[in-house]
Amino acid sequence: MNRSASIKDVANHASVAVGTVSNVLNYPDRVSQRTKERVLRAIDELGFIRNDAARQLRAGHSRTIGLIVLDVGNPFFTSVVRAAEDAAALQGSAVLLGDSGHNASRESNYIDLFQEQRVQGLLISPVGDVTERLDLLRDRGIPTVLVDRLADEDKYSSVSVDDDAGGYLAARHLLDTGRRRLAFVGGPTSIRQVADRLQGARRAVKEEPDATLEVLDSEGQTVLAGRSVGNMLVERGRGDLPDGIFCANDLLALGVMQSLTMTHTLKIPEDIALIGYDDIDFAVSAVVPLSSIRQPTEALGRTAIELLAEELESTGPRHRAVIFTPELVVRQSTGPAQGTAAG
Amino acid sequence: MNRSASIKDVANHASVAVGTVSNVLNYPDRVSQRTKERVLRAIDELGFIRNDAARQLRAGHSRTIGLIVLDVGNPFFTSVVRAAEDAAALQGSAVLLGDSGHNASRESNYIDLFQEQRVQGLLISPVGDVTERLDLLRDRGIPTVLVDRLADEDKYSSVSVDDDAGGYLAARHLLDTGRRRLAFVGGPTSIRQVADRLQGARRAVKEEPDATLEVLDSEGQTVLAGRSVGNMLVERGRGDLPDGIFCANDLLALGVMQSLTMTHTLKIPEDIALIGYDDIDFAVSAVVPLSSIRQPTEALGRTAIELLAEELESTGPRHRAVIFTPELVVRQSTGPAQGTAAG
DNA sequence: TCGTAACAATGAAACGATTCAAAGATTTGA
DNA sequence: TCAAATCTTTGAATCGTTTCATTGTTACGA
Repeated sequence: MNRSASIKDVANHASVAVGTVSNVLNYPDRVSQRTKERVLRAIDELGFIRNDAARQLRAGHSRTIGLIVLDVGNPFFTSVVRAAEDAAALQGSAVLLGDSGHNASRESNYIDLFQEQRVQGLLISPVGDVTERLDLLRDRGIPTVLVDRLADEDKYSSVSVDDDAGGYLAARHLLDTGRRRLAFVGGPTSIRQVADRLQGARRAVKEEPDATLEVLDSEGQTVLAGRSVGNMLVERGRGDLPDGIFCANDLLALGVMQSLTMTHTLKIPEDIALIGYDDIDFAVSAVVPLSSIRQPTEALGRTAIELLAEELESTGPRHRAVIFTPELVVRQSTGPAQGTAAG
Repeated sequence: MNRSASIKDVANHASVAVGTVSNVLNYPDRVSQRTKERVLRAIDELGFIRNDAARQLRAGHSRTIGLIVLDVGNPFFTSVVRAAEDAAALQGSAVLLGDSGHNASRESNYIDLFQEQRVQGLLISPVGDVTERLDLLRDRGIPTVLVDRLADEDKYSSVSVDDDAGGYLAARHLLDTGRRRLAFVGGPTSIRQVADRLQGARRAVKEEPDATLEVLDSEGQTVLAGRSVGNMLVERGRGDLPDGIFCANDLLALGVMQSLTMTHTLKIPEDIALIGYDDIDFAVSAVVPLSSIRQPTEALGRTAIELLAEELESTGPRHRAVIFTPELVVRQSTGPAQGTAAG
């Protein structure tokens, strides 16, 4: 049993024409019950497996969708991937996953690969500037949906999350629980996500006349960076401290939390409330469970597939940009304040 | 430019035969310099992209390798995937990644998909019992290499890590730094990894006549599970505590660390040393940087691809099981002890 | 100048599915 | 019972490559 059975073998074994076998596979309604059973039995007996290459060659397109993410290790993307796979499966497609690892050349290799494979379409959260390549793809009939990046609706469809709204949500929550002296901790504001979240926070703070927002720059977005910001705060002494801290992501927040709790004098949330962003797994299991902003990753993945399906149907020049609003997750780290005056 | 250019279009455009274009692509040495240039220019001008389906159909096999992991979100697998992709790229293949998410039916779907795609071979860290399917695959000429699972060399090739050795390494390190009252924290010992690590630790402890090993069962392998074991320890009171704790993974260790540090009386590593397993990113940035056992994930990924290549060449009935030894990573959490008597 | 070897280029056949016009079988209604 | 309508089945053509036997070209020594 060296080479696997072809549709022709099945046809012979069931004593029907190859076209009939194909019909059983693709248009079962066109085939009589009796014949169908014979063919199915033959398929089973020979262990026939459809050769996707041949099908694709004839049909002109595949049943697979390419998905290129920045980092599969990032829970955000992992979750998007899961949702996309499930949504694709529902419509009978499979997802080919590529991990660019923030590396433009890996990204480019995947685009090549997917193009050779003639995927139905491409979902991508781009690293480099790939707009030219994506334009070429579209001309060749391979539509693209940008993921986690807002795109001009004249050019592409996209799904993204409103970071400004997320920032607003976080700051508003701190304000609503009575905090007035807020601080924002975030990496270089050249990162769009960071800038947007800060902007949203500013918007919220402006709504309360007696509230202030201090911006603490961090070196990167890691636990260590958070810890050094935290240490800096601790050294300031009690009088000069914020009573609510919003970190641009959960790693930073966990770092800040480590510094503050190690003092054994400052208490979270009584003295300082703390909220992060992303709602990573570790947020729940922090020493003080961390409040956070959760991004609707499942919706992102599902919607990306839906937009791609739309692109495949209508070939209009107009596309859709779907923007999701993130969600507040309240945990212990932003519990009620101790003695601060409420607004 | 609706349908993309075929090799025939290229041949016309360059005024050569289709076979020549194919040779330029696959056997450049067989073609004269002049012709090659003409063809390459034509390819460029038409934006020709090889149709992989057609190539595959004719060649009988693809240039892709299927890789199914238990959980792409797990840093262990992420790293294995990276290494496998890089190794595959070196030999001109691409990796199609599937994430089973510990779900047997997803796993099965991926096997179907990869089989329809006629992948060259399959790397898999299996969820369910897939041996029958894998046997079928092999009969059809698709070899399999098991990843992170030891397999009978008469049946499959495999790459795995010696968990017993890892357990030994961790316990030996605690002993070498002067600890004698050891504890092992680990989930249900029905999980092979947990059992093996415990076994290795036992081996090390037997080497020191005055050393003891206590086994503390945890409910699962999470931070929370670790914390509840830690709390239990804290309640015991100082006299009755171990002086070195080995956790079956880093999450557990981080949980234990949280409990111990929250007491503000027990100090790590002076009172109790703590070592985990896996060396996840968070290990470095824990309050007390966590010592751990690092698995050679890059080697796993690379070797899996190499074994697959071997399988593709020789069709002998014998396979290879490569077992790697993990590596000790020493950080602050197992620094020198305070007053415990050394052996 | 010729014969031969080495090298280049050719183009038809094949891979395994889908498609579709045409042929064959069956049902329906009168 | 027959013609028309409907339902099944057939099998050749097709997709875009690779393969390989064949033909064409060039270089070289005798």
